[in-house]
Amino acid sequence: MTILTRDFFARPTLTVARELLGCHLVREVDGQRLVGRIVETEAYIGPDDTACHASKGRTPRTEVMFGPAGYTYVYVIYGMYHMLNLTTEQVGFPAAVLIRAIEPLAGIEAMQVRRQKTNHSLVNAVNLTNGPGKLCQALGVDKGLNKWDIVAGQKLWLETGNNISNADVATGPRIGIGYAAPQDQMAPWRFWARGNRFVSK
DNA sequence: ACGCTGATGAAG
DNA sequence: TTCATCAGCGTT
Repeated sequence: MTILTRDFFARPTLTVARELLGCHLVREVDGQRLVGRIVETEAYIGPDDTACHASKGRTPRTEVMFGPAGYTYVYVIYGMYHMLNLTTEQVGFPAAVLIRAIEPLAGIEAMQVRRQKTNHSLVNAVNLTNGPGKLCQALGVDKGLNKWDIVAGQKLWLETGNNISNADVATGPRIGIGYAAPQDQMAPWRFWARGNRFVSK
């Protein structure tokens, strides 16, 4: 396995979102290694994409998206859940890929413990990481990991996995962006592994 | 179908 | 300083 470099992320966001499918998301925490295969992503692309937080301008929250590619953008939604995004493109062009679902590969019991802390009951493997908030719970990703350099190979990084062929990649509109302009709601900027049971509901 | 929950940023 | 808004989840 090879760690993905900054060059990988410093490309058009749709390309990065597509090619992240099949890659391994690796989290090292409390001496354990948690690994999941990315099966669902969404692209948020620049100042003209009204679904992208950065379209409102540069704020303390969105600042990291304006910087170099290969950093995390982690924020809280609905007061309780964290979202993990990876910055893309060039400095000054704000964009990122949201990781929406992963297929757990290693450290599943540790993921279950972390999910159980908030969920209060045992979570089966399918429901462990099949959503952007769920996977952050399972991997212990919170705002402490915001603006984290993901190409340094510490705490959180990405590795090449088994590529997913074009025939097995599906695309469609992004989830939960009803506030965005109609054309942005319609844009097919969500990518997922067709038929994979770990894709979000 | 609904309630939970608090960070965020814009308005005042 | 209030206020509306929200890239979701879990239970009903």
